[in-house]
Amino acid sequence: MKQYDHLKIEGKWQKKWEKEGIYHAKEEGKSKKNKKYYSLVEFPYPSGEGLHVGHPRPYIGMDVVSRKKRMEGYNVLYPIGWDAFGLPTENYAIKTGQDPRVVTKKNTDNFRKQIKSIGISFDWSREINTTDPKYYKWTQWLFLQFLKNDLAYKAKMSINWCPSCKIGLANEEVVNGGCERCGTPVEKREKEQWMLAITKYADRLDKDLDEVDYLPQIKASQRNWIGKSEGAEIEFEIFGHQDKIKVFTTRPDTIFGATYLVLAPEHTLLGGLKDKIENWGEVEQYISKVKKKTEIERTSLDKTKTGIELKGVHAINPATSREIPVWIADYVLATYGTGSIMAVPGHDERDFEFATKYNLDIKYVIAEEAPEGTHPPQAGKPFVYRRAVECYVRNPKDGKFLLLEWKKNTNWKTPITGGIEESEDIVEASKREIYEETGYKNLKFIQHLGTPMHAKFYHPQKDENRIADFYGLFFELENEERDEVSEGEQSKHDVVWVEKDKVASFLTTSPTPFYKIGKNDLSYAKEGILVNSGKFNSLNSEEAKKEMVNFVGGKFKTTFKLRDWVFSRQRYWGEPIPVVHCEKCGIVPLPEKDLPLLLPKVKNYQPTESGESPLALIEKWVNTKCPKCKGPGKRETDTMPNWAGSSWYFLRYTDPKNAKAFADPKKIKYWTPVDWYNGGNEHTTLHLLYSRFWHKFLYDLKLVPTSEPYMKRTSHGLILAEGGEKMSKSKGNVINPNDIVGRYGADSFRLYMMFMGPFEQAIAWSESTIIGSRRFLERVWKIGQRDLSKIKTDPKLEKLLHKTIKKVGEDIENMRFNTAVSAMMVLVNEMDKSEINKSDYKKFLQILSPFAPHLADEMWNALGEKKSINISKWPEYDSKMIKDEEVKIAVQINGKVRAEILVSASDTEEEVKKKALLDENVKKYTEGKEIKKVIYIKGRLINILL
RNA sequence: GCCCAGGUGGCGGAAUUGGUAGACGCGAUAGACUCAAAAUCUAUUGAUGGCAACAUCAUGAGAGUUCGAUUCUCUCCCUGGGCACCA
Repeated sequence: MKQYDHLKIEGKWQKKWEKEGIYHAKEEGKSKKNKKYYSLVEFPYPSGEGLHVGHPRPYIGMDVVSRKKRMEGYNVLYPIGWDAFGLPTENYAIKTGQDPRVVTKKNTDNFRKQIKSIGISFDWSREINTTDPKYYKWTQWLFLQFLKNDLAYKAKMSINWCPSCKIGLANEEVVNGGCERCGTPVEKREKEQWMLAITKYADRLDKDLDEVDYLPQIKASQRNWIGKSEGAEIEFEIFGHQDKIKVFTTRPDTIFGATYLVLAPEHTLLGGLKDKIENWGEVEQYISKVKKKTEIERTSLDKTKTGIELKGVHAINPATSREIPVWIADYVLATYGTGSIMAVPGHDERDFEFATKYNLDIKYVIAEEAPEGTHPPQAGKPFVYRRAVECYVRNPKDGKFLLLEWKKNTNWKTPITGGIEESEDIVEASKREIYEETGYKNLKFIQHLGTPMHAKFYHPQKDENRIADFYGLFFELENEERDEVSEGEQSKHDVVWVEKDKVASFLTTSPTPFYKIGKNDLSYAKEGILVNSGKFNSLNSEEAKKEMVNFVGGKFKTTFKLRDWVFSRQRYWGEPIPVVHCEKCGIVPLPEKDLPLLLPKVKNYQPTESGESPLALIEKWVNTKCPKCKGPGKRETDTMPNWAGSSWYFLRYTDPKNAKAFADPKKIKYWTPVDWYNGGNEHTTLHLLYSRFWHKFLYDLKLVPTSEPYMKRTSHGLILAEGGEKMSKSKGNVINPNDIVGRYGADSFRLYMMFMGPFEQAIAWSESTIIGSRRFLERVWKIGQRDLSKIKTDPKLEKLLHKTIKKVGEDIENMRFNTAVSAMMVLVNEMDKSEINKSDYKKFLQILSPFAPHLADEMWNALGEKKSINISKWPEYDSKMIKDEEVKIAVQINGKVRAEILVSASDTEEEVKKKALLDENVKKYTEGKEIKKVIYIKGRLINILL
């Protein structure tokens, strides 16, 4: 073949690979010698639209990894299947009246054909489908294990109801108060729902993240979703009543500032307090108003807090022993913590907003410790005056207080005049403090800065400079001349910081308030030093938290944002929940021998108006016998969410045809945990969390050998349309990979997908750029047509080859596919110009083969190899070849590159120095000047300072 | 508002224990080949000044540390993603 013709090559090899089954993972017994490697990609939802160019990105990425691992002698499992239950198929069925089974079959056939044309080395012999009864039998079986272990329960829940999709949604599926799919505002409905108690695993799901190798942002989003927060529960007595109000807080250190309590409108205590509440009528009205609010109203951006005081009810702050009012308000959630809070408006933004609106007490109990980085107030707006502590600076030479350098905002030039006048007693009090501290009498008040001061301090112990923005009171010594510091200039004086313990004593003994509040002012929510808190004054927040909880008799407690998982869907196209409701026996699980409980055929897939699944309409199916007492029973008509099948699918791949168990324990033990799992960013919270939860549960039942399912998790970026928008059918900008494969070839497509940019990053598709990958492959082809038998490889090229082998290998492991491709391009450009022999060329083909397997196998074959390149041994590089004997180094004069010289790698610093100084260009600069210092970085550069 | 990621030529992007910024690819310009076009090959391609050698400037903005900063520190701006009354 003279010309590179992808159409002739690619189909041929794909057929051959499939026929020989070279990508089939070996049975565990037959490959004991080889280490296993389990690489996994998220199995796709086979939509009717077919594949778009975004789908194959992760498949190709992990394909490159899997192919390399195979060549390195690993027994590789790289499987694929279909996550085929779900709404789009069901909606399509409703619209067209077609059986979802038929639609699914058609879609998966199409997907399979499309994926195969890209030459991914999936083990197709292990293909699974979540809608296959042989598969969902085990999804149902797993559900029954949850039920047996009391982790599945039915509860009356206020659920999120989408009136348009007519489906209950999990909290996770509500986006900004609307339905994740259609955006319709979600309503609340009371409904019996199946729940899975994922919260029982919350702590372990958080903690065990330490054990796994996930990308940092993936760990962060898992932790964020679990929402672990450590704090305390504290009880507040109600004056003249036996009940107590228990609150959860993460800031027990602020309790002296708790000026009122708030209960959620749904709080259970309200009934018991009814007699004491003087304005019960109003309160009742308020509660019913809140209940009517839709989710979207409650979470909308311009939410204003509303509430009502429980007149006649007073709680007692256990720290101050003072009576404080009790309110109910919609900004407190019944479902988090204890459903009630202590409000500290001085140090919590939400409480502050509420207190301001209803004119409640605001008390400040935390002083800001370090005003570094404080934002400047905006011109014309009221602001907080904070007494800064760094302003007391002292010249260590003579012990005098001075302000030595300053900046206004970021320009080094504020005149110190023109500050805001401070009231006289504050100034006097501060003067007195400094006097007591230092014995220094003749202080003159300069100003209290309204704009922040940007000053530079030197810390003699730490020997470092530090820049700080701050507000503060400033003094200088009378009759002392101040340095005039112009822009950019450094002061002559040294400055020390005030030690921390002195700061604290100053703060606590000062007779003046620490904050002056303008009318639209702020709360301070960060940690700091306690003030106005009795004997706890001058402690820092961290210490105070511990002591305060003991002081008020509270209990340390950890809470989570995570809620139990709503596991019911009132839909048709999902796994039926295998239980029977019996009037005598209650909820009875179906015996194992009756699994799978088949999804019956129906005429109409439309959910019912009452919100029941369409299954509820099939009386013949619903009415059954109770498996326990054989009396009449009714089947559960809810189905499972589509997260169910995907929570354990990777286990089924290890033994996909097993009819006796979800998988043979021996096979699970051999293959799991998954070594590397790559998927989309959109699944790094929910799917990942759910499947980790299932796995931990199975681990506790001793059904799987590890507590974590995936050792390593990465994610790939989205492929966007050419304009940078998301690809979608409605915008008509979807690109079908098969068009590209037809025109440029699967290998060019694969190479381009890997080359176009960093794998984790979203990137816009660009058709014009793919030509570069095609040209590269044509060049590879052309070089292969030379007579390679006689020629010796140029030494320079040989070195480059070994460097490239090293780099490509490392880049693949680190998912830097783009730079791996670029390194191979550099190599081929060099090959074009020089001579290469057959064996070196074959090595290059081998490192190219994970990226362009068809072309590599074709040329490998043409060079006389009988077996596929994909099962050949990954080439090793010669570490001797990688070291350069001669290196080019840069010569810098005063930090600027002025020349380049060639030196031998063995040259000493002295020799290099000599060579550098002899260089003509260098001479030009050094002539007649004194050399102060020479800095030499081996193999990189030499810097000559004049 | 909070958390995470990012900001480098006309474009996608390289460059991390701080050490020659712009690898590789696309596009563009000129030339070779051709009756012509495509393809291919060769050269140039960050900006400004200069006939040139070369010089100066340049990695979102400003500052700091350093002989030397895309890389480290601080402040600010912008973009993308996630969370959002979670006490």
